[in-house]
Amino acid sequence: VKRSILEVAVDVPLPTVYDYLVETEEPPAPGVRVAVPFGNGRRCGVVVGHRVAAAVAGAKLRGVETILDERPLFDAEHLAFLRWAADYYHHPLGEVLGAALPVRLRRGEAALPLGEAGWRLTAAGASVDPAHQRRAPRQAAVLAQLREHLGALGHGTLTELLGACTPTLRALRAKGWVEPCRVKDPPPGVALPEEAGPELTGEQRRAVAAMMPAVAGFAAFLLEGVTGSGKTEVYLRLARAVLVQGRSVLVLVPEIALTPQLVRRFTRRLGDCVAVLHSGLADREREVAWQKARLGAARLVIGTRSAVLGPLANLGLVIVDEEHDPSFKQQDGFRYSARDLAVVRARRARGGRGCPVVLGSATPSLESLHNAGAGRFVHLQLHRRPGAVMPTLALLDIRDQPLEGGMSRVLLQALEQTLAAGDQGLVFLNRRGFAPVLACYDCGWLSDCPRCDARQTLHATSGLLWCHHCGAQRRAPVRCPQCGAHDLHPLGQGTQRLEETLAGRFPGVPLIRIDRDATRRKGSLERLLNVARAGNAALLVGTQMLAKGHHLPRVTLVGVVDVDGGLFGADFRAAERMAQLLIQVAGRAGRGDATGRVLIQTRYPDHPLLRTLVQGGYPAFAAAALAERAAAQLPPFAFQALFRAEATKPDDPRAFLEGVAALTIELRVPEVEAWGPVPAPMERKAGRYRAHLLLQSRGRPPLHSLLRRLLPAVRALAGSRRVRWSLDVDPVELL
DNA sequence: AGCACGCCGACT
DNA sequence: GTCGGCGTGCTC
Repeated sequence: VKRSILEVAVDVPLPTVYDYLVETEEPPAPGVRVAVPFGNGRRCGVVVGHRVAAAVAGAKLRGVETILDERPLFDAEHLAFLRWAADYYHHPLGEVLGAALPVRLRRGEAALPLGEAGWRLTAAGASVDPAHQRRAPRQAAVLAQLREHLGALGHGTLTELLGACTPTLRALRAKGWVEPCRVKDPPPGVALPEEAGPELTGEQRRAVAAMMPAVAGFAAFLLEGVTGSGKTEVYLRLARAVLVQGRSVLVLVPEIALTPQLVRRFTRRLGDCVAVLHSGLADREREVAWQKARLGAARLVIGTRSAVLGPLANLGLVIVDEEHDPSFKQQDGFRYSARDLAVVRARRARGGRGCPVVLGSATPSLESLHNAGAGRFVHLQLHRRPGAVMPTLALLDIRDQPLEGGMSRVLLQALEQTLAAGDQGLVFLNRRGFAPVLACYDCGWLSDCPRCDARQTLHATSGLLWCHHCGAQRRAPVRCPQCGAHDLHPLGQGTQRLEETLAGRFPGVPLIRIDRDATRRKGSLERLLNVARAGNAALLVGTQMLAKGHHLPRVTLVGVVDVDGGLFGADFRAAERMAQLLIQVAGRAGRGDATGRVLIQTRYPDHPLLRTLVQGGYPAFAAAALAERAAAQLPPFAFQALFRAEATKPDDPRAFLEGVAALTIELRVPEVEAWGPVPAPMERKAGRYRAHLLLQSRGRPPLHSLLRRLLPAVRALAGSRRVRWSLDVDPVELL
């Protein structure tokens, strides 16, 4: 028995790893979970290293309570990657490891036994001679079968061999001759289903050919492919090639719920080795998928952002689909970018030799385009939509136009013509509910949210006023709560109101609304989409849910009710997001044999970026937007880190961030500028006041070395206990 | 984060 | 006289 000192990362928001004593023959390896005394309680931590001497005085050093795993849950490469991530995002290692583990394992529960439920002979059972069991032939048969199969069999196999035998097994168990166990999964076969993919187009072939030679090491590809150009087929070919070599594949998608067909396509084409990892899974299912990925039983993991933190045996390829999607950024706790970490993970794969990473999108982020321009990513393009023409975009100037439910005469007529031709029309508005505000015309009262600096949205079907930021609800009043007048009016448009207007204008035309309210029940999105795909002349109304990934071949006209919100957002990325959304919605149109048209209503038809987008498409927009970013010295031409603070008392966040700003000035790093503190764009949200301090630098290294020195001082700052604060490295939403 | 300790207001 | 407010300190 040997005394060893372990470094343990505990899942608490503290930047330190803690030393513990353990007395065993062989100390638990890094990556093993241990239960440790922590403060007054007991916590689950992960061994991250061994030390020669403890960093604290002997009296303080406590002993490990239980070693929870026989083998490490994180191998050395995985652990080193997560350490890198903790370091880059300046986030406590314990919490990063916690984010990487399925909940049950994070809480210190025993890992689920893997493999099929089955039965094995006990020592007593093994010494029984079946020949002496003539009075119990069924029991003898079971014992004989188990003996023949090295003492253990899956329940399914036993049933197959001997028919139903549960009572027999129960009897044997009572005698202590057999016991339940887990039978190892059959070793993962390399057998993939026969290739049944379609013939590749010339562009697809060239893209695959460009990437194929890179599978031996790190290489990053930006695969820019318009909607419907067949990016998925390219992913499938690459994945297959990597799987055949015995390596595994990680596929990241924005939201699995919105892309069930992508998941199905991977499963159908690559078979049983596919595991799906997303938040909709039950804890146990999640843990099983996680363990299968770790052990190599699942060789292709398709998952949402947290999958990038998970285990992968012998990683050979990383794919990030719709890489521009903001949902790859975790917006609380450990605020990482799954897309950025995917690139890092690929670079560090296979003991540092690396593997390729493919970032795919019809509308790449400006960050990725800039990386491509700088030669860090290889830029590949798929221009053509097999068998279809790109939709045309046009602006509709609605200044001084009479509007009916927010829609101009031109848009309504275009919809009418589309329906008359037997086609479908899609009306897009990124605002659910009936109307964004209820107003009193008599005294000017507005449906303010009591807890946020925002209006409560009117939901007419439920008769509720509902804040979309904090979830606060109340019954919509009939009379003005302030002056009592019967003069309340819904102002502005939401998808519900749009639906009502269109129903009145086009009676008898089937109308489908797709937004979060209409698809709350599980499976209802798919059902609505199936109705949309099956029908003839019909109208679809929806929010951005409708913009993502669904094939709607009968839609030939898309109307965008209001694009202006995206032009002047508080966030400098507002225009980029608006353009991405517009192009994604446009991608719904004209996928059959008919050309699609997109009509975009605006009060700013001369807005330069909007004009560029409509005339030159996304590439032209991106070039112009990048030029603006360069001129303004904004990302990707600068690097940011954002301190956020919130508190119930209005002045606390600002006071705290003043302190942080003062500390940054003391550290005298000329390359880093500090902006603020400023009130957050919505200063009051859910009853808390919020403020920001933005740090910005031309290069990453000065920013990160500043943060490294700054953070201990920030944690020690007097006001840090009065506020909830966090650091967001590479923030994407400054909200 | 969670929990203890510690010093000042309105209550069984 | 106590119960309890949240400020401050610590967690190997």
